[in-house]
Amino acid sequence: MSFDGQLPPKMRLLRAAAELLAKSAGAAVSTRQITQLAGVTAPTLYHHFGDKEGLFDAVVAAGFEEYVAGERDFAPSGQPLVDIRRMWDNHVQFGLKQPELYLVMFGNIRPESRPAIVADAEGLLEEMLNKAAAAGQLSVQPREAARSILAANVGVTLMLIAEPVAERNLELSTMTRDAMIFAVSRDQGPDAAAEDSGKSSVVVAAIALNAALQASHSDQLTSSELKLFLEWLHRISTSSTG
Amino acid sequence: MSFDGQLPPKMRLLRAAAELLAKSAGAAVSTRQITQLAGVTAPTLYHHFGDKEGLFDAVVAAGFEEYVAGERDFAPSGQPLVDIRRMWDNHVQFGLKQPELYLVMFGNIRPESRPAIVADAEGLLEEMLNKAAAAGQLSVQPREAARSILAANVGVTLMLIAEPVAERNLELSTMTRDAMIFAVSRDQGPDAAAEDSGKSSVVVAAIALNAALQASHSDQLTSSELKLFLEWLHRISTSSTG
DNA sequence: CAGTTCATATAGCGTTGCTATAGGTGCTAG
DNA sequence: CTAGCACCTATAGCAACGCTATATGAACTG
Repeated sequence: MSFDGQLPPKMRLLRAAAELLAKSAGAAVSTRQITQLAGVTAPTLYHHFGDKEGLFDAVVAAGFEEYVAGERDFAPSGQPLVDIRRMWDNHVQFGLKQPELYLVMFGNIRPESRPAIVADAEGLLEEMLNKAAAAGQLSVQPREAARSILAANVGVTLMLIAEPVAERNLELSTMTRDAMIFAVSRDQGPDAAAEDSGKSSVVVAAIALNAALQASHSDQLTSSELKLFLEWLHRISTSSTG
Repeated sequence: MSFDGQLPPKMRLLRAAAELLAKSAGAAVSTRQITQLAGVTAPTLYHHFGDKEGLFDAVVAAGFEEYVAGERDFAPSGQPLVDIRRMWDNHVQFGLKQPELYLVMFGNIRPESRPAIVADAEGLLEEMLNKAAAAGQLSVQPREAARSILAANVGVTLMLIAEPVAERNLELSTMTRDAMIFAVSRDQGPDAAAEDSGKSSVVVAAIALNAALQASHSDQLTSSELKLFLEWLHRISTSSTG
């Protein structure tokens, strides 16, 4: 049960911290617990890791390796947006599988100082979104898309972790995921045959707005503004996407 | 600077805790700091609030009153989806205005035990979404929609809080917001829009068009034209006057 | 005026993260 | 073989933490 054996103290500390972190149901993990399980004393911990946060960062780094490995294993499908979907699901699964570790990684929010791990995860997403953009499948900047998707992804995962296991409904994840990917993509989402509806959604919405505006005159725009607005609306409505 | 004067100790403790919480830049706030600022000793705190978390819960309850007040002030526009938009924006603004309090309210995630405040906020959203559903504007269950929107809303707010103030870009919020609202709302063709009141159809169609434009890049307008177009679209979408 | 209840203070417990200091270990140099 | 050195670990303890057993004062009640 303990790591007293063959490994060097640094490794023992890492494993003890990881184990205690994984088994503590949200409760705080003390340095004394860690050092006792590792079979070392306090100064050893501070010699190798500086402070408690340093040790946790090291644990997180190891956890992040696993996270990244999971993200990259799914990568080469050739369809970036499909890969984004898988990265989202892998993110959620990672969080539900190791909630304590996930909370240390993504839940440790403080004002004006975001965990470096967030930037890394954002980079992974952006990397994949760059491929989507190169394939002409993106309607917004890859960086903005990555930030938006990651924010929603973290929010959903945190919400799922906070719920009792019995009540966890992954539909929350799939629904939010598809909404975000759809919002970011030029095409109509994960399924094929999207060119047609992707175009028509804009056109239909523009036509609808045009009709609605004429049915009830809005006082939010001046008459000159409205004239130009309707002209643009018409231009959009009669566009043929190419 | 301190609350030594006329107020009863319970109030002094609440205000001291709120003040320290607001001014501590992410650092932990100790009971000794609070009791010293309030001009009382430790047992007084525990007599009135049980423990530290109890005191913080009381502070949060007061903060939640403010939050709810902000949410409800925007309520009676008559257009549920517009109200949802405003609830989202109010949520983000609340988080950015009082990040420490927000983190105590929404950032204190633990596995299998979510803050009661989340359920309350979810209830507020669901209440409004029920009206949207009654008006035939929803394509998913109000409860699922509320969960999904709130998860994304919290995720975005946490992400914005974690960023340096100078780098905070609210477009992350508006983009994610519109994506989520569009995802839960029913397709707004001319028929569905025409059945509603005139103002409603304008707003709904504008929201749909806005989301559709985000999702499907249109090259019919120049970037400067598009910028102004979206600005007007936004103005129409957020109109509340009847 | 005695009894009860509520509210606050004195003093201190056990635990926390962390460290000043010292001792042990394995290496290379002479 | 030993002297010196760098690395690693242990002993012991500090200041701060959340919290509480106990006691004292104040205010109301009979």
